[in-house]
Amino acid sequence: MEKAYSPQEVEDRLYQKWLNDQCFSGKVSQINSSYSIVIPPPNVTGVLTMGHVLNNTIQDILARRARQEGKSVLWLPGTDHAGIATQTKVEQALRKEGMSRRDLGREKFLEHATDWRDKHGGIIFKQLQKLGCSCDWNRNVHTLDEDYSNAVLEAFVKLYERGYVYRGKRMVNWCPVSLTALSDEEVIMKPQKSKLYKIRYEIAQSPGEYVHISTTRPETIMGDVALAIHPEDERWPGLQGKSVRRPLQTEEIPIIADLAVEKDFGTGMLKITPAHDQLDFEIGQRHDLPFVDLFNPDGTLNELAGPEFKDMDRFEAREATVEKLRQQGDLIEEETHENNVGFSERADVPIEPRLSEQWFLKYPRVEEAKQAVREGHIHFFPKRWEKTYLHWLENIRDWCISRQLWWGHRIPVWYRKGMPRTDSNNWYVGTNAPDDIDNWEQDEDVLDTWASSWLWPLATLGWPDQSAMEEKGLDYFYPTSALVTGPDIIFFWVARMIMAGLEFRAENKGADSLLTDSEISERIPFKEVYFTGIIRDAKGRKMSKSLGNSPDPLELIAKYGADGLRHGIMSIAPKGQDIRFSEERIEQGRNFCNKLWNVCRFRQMSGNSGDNSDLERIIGRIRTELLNDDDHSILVRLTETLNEVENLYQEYEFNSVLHAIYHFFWTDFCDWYVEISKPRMNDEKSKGTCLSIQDLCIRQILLLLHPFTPFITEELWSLIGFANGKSIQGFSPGSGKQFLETLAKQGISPNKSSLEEVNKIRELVTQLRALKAERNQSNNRDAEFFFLGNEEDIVTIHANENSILSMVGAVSLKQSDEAPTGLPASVTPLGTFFLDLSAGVDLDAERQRLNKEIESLKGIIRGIESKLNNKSFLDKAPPQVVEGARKQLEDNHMKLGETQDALKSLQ
RNA sequence: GGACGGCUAGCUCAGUUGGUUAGAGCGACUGGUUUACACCCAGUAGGUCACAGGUUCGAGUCCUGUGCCGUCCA
Repeated sequence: MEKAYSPQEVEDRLYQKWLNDQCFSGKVSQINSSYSIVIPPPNVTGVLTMGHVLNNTIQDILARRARQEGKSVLWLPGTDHAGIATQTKVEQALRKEGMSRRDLGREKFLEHATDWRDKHGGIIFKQLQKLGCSCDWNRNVHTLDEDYSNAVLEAFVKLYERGYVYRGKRMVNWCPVSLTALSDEEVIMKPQKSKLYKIRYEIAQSPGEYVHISTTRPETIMGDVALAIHPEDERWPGLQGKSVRRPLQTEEIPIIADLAVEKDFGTGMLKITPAHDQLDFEIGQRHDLPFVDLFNPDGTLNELAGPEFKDMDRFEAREATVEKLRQQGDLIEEETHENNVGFSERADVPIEPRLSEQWFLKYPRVEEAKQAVREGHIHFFPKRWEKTYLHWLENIRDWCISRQLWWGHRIPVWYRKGMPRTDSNNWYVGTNAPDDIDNWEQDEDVLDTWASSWLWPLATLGWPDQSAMEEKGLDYFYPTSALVTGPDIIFFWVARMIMAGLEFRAENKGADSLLTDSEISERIPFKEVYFTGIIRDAKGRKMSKSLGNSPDPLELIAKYGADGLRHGIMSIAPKGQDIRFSEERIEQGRNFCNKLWNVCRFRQMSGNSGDNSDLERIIGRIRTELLNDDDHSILVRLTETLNEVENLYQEYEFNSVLHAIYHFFWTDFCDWYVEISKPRMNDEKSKGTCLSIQDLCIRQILLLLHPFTPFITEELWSLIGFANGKSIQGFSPGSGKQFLETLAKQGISPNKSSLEEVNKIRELVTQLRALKAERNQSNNRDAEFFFLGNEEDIVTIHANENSILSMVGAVSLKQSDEAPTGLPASVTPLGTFFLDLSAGVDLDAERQRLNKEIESLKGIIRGIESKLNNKSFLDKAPPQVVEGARKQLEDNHMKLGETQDALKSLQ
């Protein structure tokens, strides 16, 4: 074995081997239970981000752990077509060549887009493979695949037939850059520093008299069709029924009263522009007002705005209208004003409320979706996201699912040519075009990308095609076991997938009847949802392309290995908290791998000690009668670790899992057991048993680590001879209970009291090392110690003398009947130890050190005493706590006495 | 405005149902080629647990309020 682990060669070779051996193929099994995960589909043309690294490492850990447990595992990969994002990129590329999609026409454009996707797509799969992800790549799905597309259209048609889908002219969120409607979820509210303008309108009936309104959008004045006040506002008696002159595009418009007007906002008088504001739209409908739409789709003003403003951009027009009003003397006041403005998530420009014909979905199975989570059919980790989820469902609004794009699933609706589209008698809704296609024209729009990906767990498993479902094992793998995703798409995706599953998984039950508990539990798309944190940079900022603060995962893999990256990222990912990334952690991950490599290398150098091909055989090599306290205690710690890991997985506490393994591996095994083994290697009698225990520990450590660091563990698995030709993936570390049972069969029962003994010795060793180090003796391996101890201590010390000497770096521990004078001392759990110094001792420094220790002990004792002198404590605290305090007092008194004695020996 | 999360060592975070003297890793400092590993080993220092009240024999932990940071919703 090489002196340092180099991951590059190992990782690529092993991944190829796993692929060749079809280790990741998800097969339906008659014997084993299933474990399934569907990947949250990344954008087909996307590249791997740190978020993906975290998210997919977690999924891989779950998949690999389940495989180890003997489950038949399917991790199903795929991508979505990312309608707006992809189309935008393709259009940008076209623009560089001086073309637009309109020039090309729909068909040619889609050819371009498809080419572009095929050319730039799929990079992310290669990257996931670099990371070690154990997806079943033969099952790769893309949302625009033919089968998947059929599922999307089928779902639309079914929802239409069931009365959930409707078409209507509504206020929608319009993105003037992407030129499409958006759903509410794609609008991000941002606080903006804008201005509130106070503007005067002349009362038509009494020229020279004015009313004042407040607005943030003076550029829409030309679309005003009324002014409104609150009906109970007493500031303007007699104003209702009168009218005012609009100061731009002058026209007389009425003053109306409506309850929706906020009395306290601005002047309490509102201008009503029904075509450009949701609230105004509603007021307009109530009062039967006309709609004056001033804007072109791209946010420029049209001829209705008048020749002065026509063709201006909306923000330009804001300046221009304000200037004009100022000149006319109609601008009374402007003040800065903070308000929330909706921005288009993709294009990052303010959205425009706009009246347009769109397709909407009234969500199905909302009640059951709440119930599924509230009643525990689906568990969220961390649980607190349930509240967010439920709150959204409580306030759910219909979903605008049509997009004015070409890249996506074209809405499967045809309109009779030449007939009004508003009349549903002229519609044809079906997955296939009508037979007399010449008489029809298809809806130009496509569906929201999320309206395809909400079917992900179903459609990737063949739904709705019966034979595909059988072939892909939908009955076996659905509901999937876990979903791993970010809380930012809890509404976009998680909630909608749940509703889609409830609606489509089985026979239609009809909108009027609720699903039963058992129907809910068989229809839900997943049983557990793990929400990851968001990866931030060291300064706590979200990682983004524009900030350039996101490292390239592939570079990190090249530098530290995939295992190093995985280990690093998992060690800093507490459950559901945001994660501050720092490259140092990845470096630690690499260091961990190197440590693992080297302990195995050292094991190899110690020589072969027998058959490692399975756990029973390794245990069989142990000579029970030769086991000492160190052997027992490492077995106890291994058992504890196996149990801890088992429990922590249940709670998705990945970084605690890793920490438990880390601690066992590094602190208990490497720093103690392996070190203590070194002197034992010289004793031929105990050598074999000691190496067997090492093999046993290394084997279990590799198995425990395998889900986190799959490559190096696989490599070492075969190098140390555990493999016998088989991959590590098929073996489980087992629970602590199972481990104890296996040991018991060979007559071994790890003794817990050994752990206590060994802990005392470890404490002793630490103190003796410190005693040396503080006197610059740490390099001296000939140190000699004297000690005072009780009989029990003496027995323990003698039994472990070789280990202690070796670990401390000393040649002798001499029992003494009285304290030697003038030597630095330390009070340990096994008596008072004195370092024999031939050179002079700095007595003052030693006295100071011991006095400090004495003061500290006295403080502790005072604390315990005051507790024990407190009658309420004795009366009310549980007996074992009182007893514990007494024991502490006794121990500390003893230690104080010994320390005082040590001090005396320095006088 | 509402909801949720965070505030513990210089940094990043643990801290289970309240119960010794609040832990780990990294960093800092000191020393180190001893039978693997300097991507390592040994040791040392470092904390008013954001703040203020309260409950309790006992509070980092429970309750109330305040502040700051962050996220989501309106």
